[in-house]
Order: sequence, then structure tokens, then C-alpha cells
Amino acid sequence: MKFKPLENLDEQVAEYLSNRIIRGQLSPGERILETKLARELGVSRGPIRGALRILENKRLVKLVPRRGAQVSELSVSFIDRLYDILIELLALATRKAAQNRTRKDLTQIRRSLSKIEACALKGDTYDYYNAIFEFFVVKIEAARDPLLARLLRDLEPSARRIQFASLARRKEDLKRNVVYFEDAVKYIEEGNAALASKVIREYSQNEKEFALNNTRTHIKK
Amino acid sequence: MKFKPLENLDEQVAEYLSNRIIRGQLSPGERILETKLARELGVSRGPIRGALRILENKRLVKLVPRRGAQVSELSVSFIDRLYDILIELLALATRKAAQNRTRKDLTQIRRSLSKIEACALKGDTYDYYNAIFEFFVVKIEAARDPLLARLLRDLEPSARRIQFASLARRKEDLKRNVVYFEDAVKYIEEGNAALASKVIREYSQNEKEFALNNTRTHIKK
DNA sequence: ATTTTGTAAATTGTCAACAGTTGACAGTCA
DNA sequence: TGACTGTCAACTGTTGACAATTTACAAAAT
Repeated sequence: MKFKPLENLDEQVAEYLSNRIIRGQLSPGERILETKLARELGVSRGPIRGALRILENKRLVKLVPRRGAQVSELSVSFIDRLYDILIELLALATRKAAQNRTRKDLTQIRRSLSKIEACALKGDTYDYYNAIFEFFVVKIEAARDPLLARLLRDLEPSARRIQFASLARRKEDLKRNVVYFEDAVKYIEEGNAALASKVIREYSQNEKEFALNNTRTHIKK
Repeated sequence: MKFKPLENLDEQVAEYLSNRIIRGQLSPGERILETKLARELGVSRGPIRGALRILENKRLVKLVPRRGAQVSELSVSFIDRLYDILIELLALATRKAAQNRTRKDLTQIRRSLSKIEACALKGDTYDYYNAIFEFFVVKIEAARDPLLARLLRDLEPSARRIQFASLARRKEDLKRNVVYFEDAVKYIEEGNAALASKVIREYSQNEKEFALNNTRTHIKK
């Protein structure tokens, strides 16, 4: 058993803020005041500053020297660009997963695929996305590439934020999407890196278009 | 004229440390002690901690809670993985640059190409790499994608570190490499995104192999 | 009206002190 | 020997105070 190093306050505060931003409880552009937040959470400003630096890496806040922190914007162009990058990196991760997966990875991937299928059937959009993220986490683990894993983990909160914002309108087409995952798993099992990454690329491209359409009509810019 | 926000001590310290790590004055695995560094630089530990968080994002240091910071390792597998990612992201940036470049971008790209050619002729390896990085910076600027730009800027120090470590053995084949850049510029001018990104992909793949060969024979692991 | 300037309040930057953890090492016990 | 355990010094974690900067706003000048 491998133990994760204990978190310090920096990371706990980061986790707290991250959740609030993803769920939209803190709106884009809103200022985050160190003093106020420190008072609210009952800690000093040191950990708050550490947390803000962590969130800066995850693109959840924007830090300007001497001017403080604000929740980063979620514009159409940002979504556009984020997905462009995710498409490439997820395709790369899928390729590597197809090449490096062990038998143990495959059972885990199968298991998380079942979870996606179950959520799609139930039409539970929130859990569906959780299952999807879990699927990607397992797959990235199988890719055996810690650098890529970290890059994707840093981008994940932004993706979650976008998807959280469009949850309400995502009821119908879940089952249609599941096919992508079923295909991807099939190709990963076969070790067919080219086809596996192609399928994920198509899936991500679709997600991008959904997110863009949804955002253009419901959110600003 | 757009003014860059004034740096605070966090960023100045990060800059200082970044240079020392890239130049190998701090060796991989070496611990960085907050107290000691603070004394050396004549600042308190606050800014040091800020700087360490910044360098963590750039993968130059590894931070473990309650155990402090150390200069991150530069193993063969890290180099391998870093280039895999750079290949994809630089190709993406090139594609976008070919699509979005303005006339003004083109003159800048031409100018930085000349610099590369001059350095290659003189055989000045150090300046050659600087010119290459400048070339990419200009190109990334032309891609009009701030998120991608930031991702690449965060990975740049690691690339510089690798290249700095192999500078001494990089004398002969500069001229051979210049052809890639000349081709890439040609395609970017023509707006041929597919070919431009293909050329850069090949170049990056070559660089990866050079770095790997060099590292395997001269550095540990 | 519009811009400029002056001032006070709010906010971030930096520091130094203290609290809590970790790692190394010597001493103890089988 | 070799595995535990207590102790201590060296760090990191966290805090609260003070300094420097920015912002908001009102008064003065154009």
C-alpha cells in the first residue's frame, strides 16, 4: 500500500476553492480576497496564497501581481482552445494506453466502462460525467506517463467546469456517446493504438462541439 | 504599448532559481532548503515558497508536503515523455499559426528564421538554441492561442534544461536542422497547416532522438 | 462636462517568530 | 547482530503584524 503524503492547508484550501469554482458558486471574473477568505476558513493568509498558486496552474484563477486573484473567465474561445488541446493529449494518452496496458488495467477499464453504460441507461448526467472522468483517469494510468497524467489532471478541472455548466441540457444523447467508449475499449484491448486514439479523438471533437453550442447559446460572449 | 505587471519577489526568486536549474548549477535531486535560500537571497521564506510553487508548475522542482523541495530529476524516461508531448503541442501550434498568421507575424517569423540561419553558419550552439526558442515563441504568438502558449511556456524550461545539458556535443548538424525551419516557414506563409505541422513534427521527433541518445550515453539512468 | 489630483480605506507584499514534523542517530533490549 | 525507541536538531507549516501599493471616491482645476 502506497500512502499519499498528508495534505497541508495549501492543498485543502485549493480543493475547497476548486470545488466552488467548478460548481459555479464562484462566478467567472469574481475577485477572491485573501483576507476575507482567510477569515471565512479560519486560517491565515499564507495557505490562501499557496492555494491560489495551485489554482493558477489549473487555470481556475488568474493571478496578477499586486492586484490579487480572480476566478478565471469561461469564454467560448477558452473552451474552443481547451478542447483543441484535450483532443491531442487524450489521443496521445489513448495511444500510449493501448500500447502499455497490462491485464490488470484492462479489467479496471472494463469496470469503469460498465459504470458509464449504467449511468447512460439511468440517464443520470452527473454520475455519467463522473464515470467518464474515472474512465479517463484509469486509462491515463494505463498509459504509464506521469508527465502526461499531470498535464491532463491540471486541465481536468476546467473541463469539469465547462461540463458542469451544461449539465442541465445533457439528458438525451448519453447512449449515443457510450458507443465511443465501447469501441475505444475494444481497440485498447486489441492493442490497436491508431484506431483507439482515433475513436477518442472523434469523441472529444463531438464533446467540443456540444460544449461550444451549449455555451454560445446560454453563456456570455 | 502594453505593460507587463511588475514582478513581486515570488517571481524574481523563481526566475533566479529557474536559471540555476536550467544551467545545471543545481543538480537533479538536490534539496532546496527554504531557510538557507532565504538567507542567501536576503528575503524571507514567504517569497521562496511562492517561487517554489511556480517552479513546481514548470516541473523544475518537486514539492512534497512536510518534506520540502528538490530539483526534479532529468531521466531518460522524462525526456522521452516530455518530447512526446512537445511533438503534439508544437504541431498543434504550428497548424494554428499557419491558419491565423498575419502579415506582421510573417515578417517576425522571417526575421527569427534569419537569426537561426546565422547562428547555424557560425556554429554557435548556444545562440542557435536561443534563436530556436525565439522562433517558437513568435510562432506560438501567431497561433493566437493563449492557453496553448502558456502550456508550452511551462514546458519550455524543461526543454531548455535538456538542451543545455547536451550543448557541448551539438556542433556539427546545425545546418541540417535549419532546413526544417525553412520548410516550416514556407508552409506557414502559404497557409498550408497540414504540411507545416508535419515538418515541425519531424523536427521535434529528430530532436527527441538526439536528446535521448545524448542522454543515454552521458547522463545517468 | 471632463479630466486631474489628493486622500483614505482596502488589499496585497513581506517579514520574523513560533509550532509541529521529520530524519538521523545513539542507546536499549531481545 | 538487529530491530525498536527516544531524543534532538533541522526543517517545514502557520500565524499575525507591519509596509507598500492599489483602488475608490471626492474635490479641484480645466
